[in-house]
Amino acid sequence: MTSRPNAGTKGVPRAEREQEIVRVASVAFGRDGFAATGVADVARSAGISKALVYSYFGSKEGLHAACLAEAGDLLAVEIERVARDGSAGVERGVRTLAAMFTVLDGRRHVWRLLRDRSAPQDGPAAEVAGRYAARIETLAHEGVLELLGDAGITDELDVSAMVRTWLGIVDSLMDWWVAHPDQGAEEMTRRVTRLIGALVSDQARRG
Amino acid sequence: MTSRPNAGTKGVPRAEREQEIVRVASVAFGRDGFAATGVADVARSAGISKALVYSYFGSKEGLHAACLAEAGDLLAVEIERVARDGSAGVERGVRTLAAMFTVLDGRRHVWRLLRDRSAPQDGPAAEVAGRYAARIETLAHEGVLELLGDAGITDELDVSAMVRTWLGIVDSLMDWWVAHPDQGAEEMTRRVTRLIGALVSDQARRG
DNA sequence: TAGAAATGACCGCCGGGTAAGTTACCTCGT
DNA sequence: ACGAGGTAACTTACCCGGCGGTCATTTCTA
Repeated sequence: MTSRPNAGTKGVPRAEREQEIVRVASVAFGRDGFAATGVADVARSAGISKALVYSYFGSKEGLHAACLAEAGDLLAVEIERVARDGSAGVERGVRTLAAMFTVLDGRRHVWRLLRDRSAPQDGPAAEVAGRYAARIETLAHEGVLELLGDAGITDELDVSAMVRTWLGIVDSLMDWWVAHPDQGAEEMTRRVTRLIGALVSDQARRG
Repeated sequence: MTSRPNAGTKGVPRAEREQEIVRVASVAFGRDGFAATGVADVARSAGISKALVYSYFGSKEGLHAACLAEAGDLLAVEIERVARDGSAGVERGVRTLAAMFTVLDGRRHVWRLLRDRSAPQDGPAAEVAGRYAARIETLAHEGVLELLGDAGITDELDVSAMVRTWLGIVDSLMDWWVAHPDQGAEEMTRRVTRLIGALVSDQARRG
């Protein structure tokens, strides 16, 4: 190492440290929400000083934005992949969930980041969050549109309510998954399939 | 009026004022969450001073508990009524939603109170919240148990995940409803029925 | 030793909570 | 009938702790 720009570190390169901070912060933001998460706590959990966090990310919102960007990329890329595989209706929903379970295994809290109600509604971080949330919501919208269209429903309020409900279902399953760390990704997918089957059979029986 | 105990008021009896404060606070807590809601804001919205709120409710948590008690009663009573009417499975779910739409029309934010993630997890208010949440969750559990049991599923993790999902669905629909004030209660019930029908027909078509 | 990296100590603000003061109403003695 | 005094309701002005954010100083590497 002759002329590295990040001289002065205690052996840990800056990029790694940033990653570590983002990892720790994502857990905290995801678990407690933006408002209830303190920068000092994040710093302590990451084993560094609060001032260093500010030196890296500029502000709490900056840190939040970094977490969102990582989370958003992770999810959007994966969901877009599923969107391209030609499945539709409920099947597409299950596949999307399966993909999410797989990609989020080991970082289950991440989903919550993009749907945090305590996060500020404006500012640069909100813009980042909004971009990713919109991207994901667009895909949900697309899937719901197809599902409902095939059932003869085109009312856009119906579509909008169903999109919201779908996102809520994903929320719930993620929450449950976070609360049950021993459950693996494939296990979750099978569970979801099973539960949907029960719903349908109930309707078929009692219709 | 000869010997009223609440002498000295400016014409408005205390009970009414408390009700008004709880009403205003419920809106704020429901919309912004416990953490993001300031007592001063609530007081201003209610047209009184912050100190009076403390004189009535003792603390922010006390105020919160009062809101929770009202909301919890309202909902638990109604959901228990539906639980006794003999319906089961998806049908029971829809009837529960219909009852909720009806009873919450005009106070739609109330549902969120009992499921506020930013509320403190311990303390007296949390106990009140926990009691009502447990009561409602018990009913959800009961309904899900029946639904899944009829479909041959008895695994308690499946049940637990389904309960969570059901509550999440209710959450989402309430959120959507709050965002669409022009939609009436019966309209919502029809919408939900329609959407479930679409789900089932999709499964029937694609299997 | 130069200079970047990292920190501990600090500031200002905001929000929960309190105490002292003010207003309104009731009571009772004259 | 009426006003002085007492009491409860209510408000204003303040305290205090915690958190976002900053900076002078120290520590470490090249």
